[in-house]
Amino acid sequence: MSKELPEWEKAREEFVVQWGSLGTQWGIPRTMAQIHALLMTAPEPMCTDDVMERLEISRGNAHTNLKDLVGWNLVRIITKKGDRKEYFEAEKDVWKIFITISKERKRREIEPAMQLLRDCAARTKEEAVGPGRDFHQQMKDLDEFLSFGVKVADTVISMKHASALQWAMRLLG
Amino acid sequence: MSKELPEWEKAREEFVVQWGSLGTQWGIPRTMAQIHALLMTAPEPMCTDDVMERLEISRGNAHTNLKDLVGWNLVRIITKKGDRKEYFEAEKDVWKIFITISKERKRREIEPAMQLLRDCAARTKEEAVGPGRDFHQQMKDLDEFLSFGVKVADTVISMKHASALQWAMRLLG
DNA sequence: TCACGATTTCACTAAAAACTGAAAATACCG
DNA sequence: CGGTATTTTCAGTTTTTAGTGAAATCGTGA
Repeated sequence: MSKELPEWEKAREEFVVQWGSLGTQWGIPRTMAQIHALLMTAPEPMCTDDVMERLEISRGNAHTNLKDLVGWNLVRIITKKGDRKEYFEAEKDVWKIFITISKERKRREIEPAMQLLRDCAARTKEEAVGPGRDFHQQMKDLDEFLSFGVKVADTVISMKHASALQWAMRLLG
Repeated sequence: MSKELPEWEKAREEFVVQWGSLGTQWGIPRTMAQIHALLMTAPEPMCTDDVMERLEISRGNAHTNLKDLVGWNLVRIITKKGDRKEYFEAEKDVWKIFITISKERKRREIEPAMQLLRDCAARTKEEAVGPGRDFHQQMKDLDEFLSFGVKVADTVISMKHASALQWAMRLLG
């Protein structure tokens, strides 16, 4: 006895599976990407058991990845009164998702890199000639570029969707 | 008998190692990130054996990752006359590195995702009500956002560094 | 406080990814 | 051609990461 899914649920199934394998290509755990896809397209918040059943994964796996998504601020926990289970709901607004991911990546990926570049630049600031000087300069160039990129990103992040759109249209126009 | 490295080479060593482990955090193979760091800070082009020796890795590993970097257009092959070895040289200009990575990521990561979103949107375009309609709309929203992002990226990618800077300054100012 | 549903942890296993080393293929030179 | 330096491939191994499932912990209401 297999449940007959409506057409849109079949498309959703496809979306979840493929989003999962796309995820692995950019270094995101398959399950995490799948859960995110599932929740982004969920009409209602889902609980751990819903996710386990739908993706046929263990409780531990579902739990860990749900909590990781909460840690990325891409998913929030909902509690219903009279029910002590936790339900999970993904942010669906595309602009907000973009802002959130940008912030997190900045914090987790860019900032540590900048720290390293600064350390390496500082250690070689006395180098006045030849390869030593070039190395120092390279570290500074990379750092400056990232700093600048972060400033731009911070500006965009602080914008409302509409202002960002308007600004981008000007660039394109 | 261990070779005494100049101070800047010690900093470089640190850079290579740490860039490698940063790399793994954003889904880039450690060795690939290390080789890239090594070449970005190399005074002269290096051959496969140079890289093997410096990073203490096997020939196969060095070879594969060097060629992958060439495939990303982050590294190019240099041949010296009277020497049949291949030498490798990384792009050092930060703006060019940025452009290259943006292009490649667009091609490898964004475009496949957009394809999926379009398929899923197309399969559900008849859905007129309720969750089916919401799903369709979500796919369209994601697709539109990415399309727009790609347009912006294409514009930036086509700019010279100086114009991009000027444009960004206006945003910040 | 006890019982129970829910969450969290974690030792273990499974799967995937990265790396090795040597053999095979290729390119160049006389 | 034949010899040699170099590049490429790939089966096998190691390392890393992801996932399981059951036990431990937590939290709430009776």
